[in-house]
Amino acid sequence: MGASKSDFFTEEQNTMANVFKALSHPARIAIIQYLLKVDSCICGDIVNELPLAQPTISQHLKELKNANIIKGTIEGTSICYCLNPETITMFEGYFGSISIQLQNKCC
Amino acid sequence: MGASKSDFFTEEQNTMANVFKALSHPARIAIIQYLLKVDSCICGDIVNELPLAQPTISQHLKELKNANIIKGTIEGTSICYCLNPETITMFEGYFGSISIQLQNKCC
DNA sequence: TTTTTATATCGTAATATTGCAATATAATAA
DNA sequence: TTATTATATTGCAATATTACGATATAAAAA
Repeated sequence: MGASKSDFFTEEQNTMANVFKALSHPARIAIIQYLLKVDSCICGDIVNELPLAQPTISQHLKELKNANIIKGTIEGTSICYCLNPETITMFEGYFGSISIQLQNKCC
Repeated sequence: MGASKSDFFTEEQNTMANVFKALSHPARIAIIQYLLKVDSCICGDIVNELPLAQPTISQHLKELKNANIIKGTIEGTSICYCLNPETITMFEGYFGSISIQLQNKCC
């Protein structure tokens, strides 16, 4: 067989796995870094910045958007993509909670 | 073509992508939850807890270990796996830093 | 309307991941 | 030594991801 048995896991487990999957590619990490670096954030800029073709970057942006990691608003001919602070806060909470739980453990 | 053009990205971008990849499967999220829930943390227990065969869980544990998300120490016949607090702290720092940088941005 | 500009979608080849049966390894028990 | 127990590795089929050329869409400019 192959591929993930998502049905056997909780919705929360699948959701978290999917959000992390959106972060599991260097191009998407690079996109996030670029969005942090610049103020205006347009897809075309990213095409010039990264060693990938336009359709590939469009696809990566779509995955980040589906995972709610970035938001895109149409600005005339182009689209302004930027990071979604809510999702970043969610990540902080996720690891913060694990950190607290770890304080009472063996390791 | 296909697969990731890792060579064109920085080492840090590839490293972060790889660590997130280790978290990008519901079984591995479930393993982390289970390690938080129990005090003793043995692979055999996880086999009984999750709907996956022993070799599959062993493989998932290996990926979490390679990504430094868990540590395993041999205890007699079994192995005691537990979360690596250093990596959890690293994640907190990663998202904390993004959060701070986002405060000065448009979104 | 036609052209230009910016981004998205389709189709598909290359590659990676997932899951498990079979088997291997390695420590302890009998 | 021969089980037994716990975990790891191998090999492979099923499925998913990645990358991009070709093409589509959609808004603004000419």
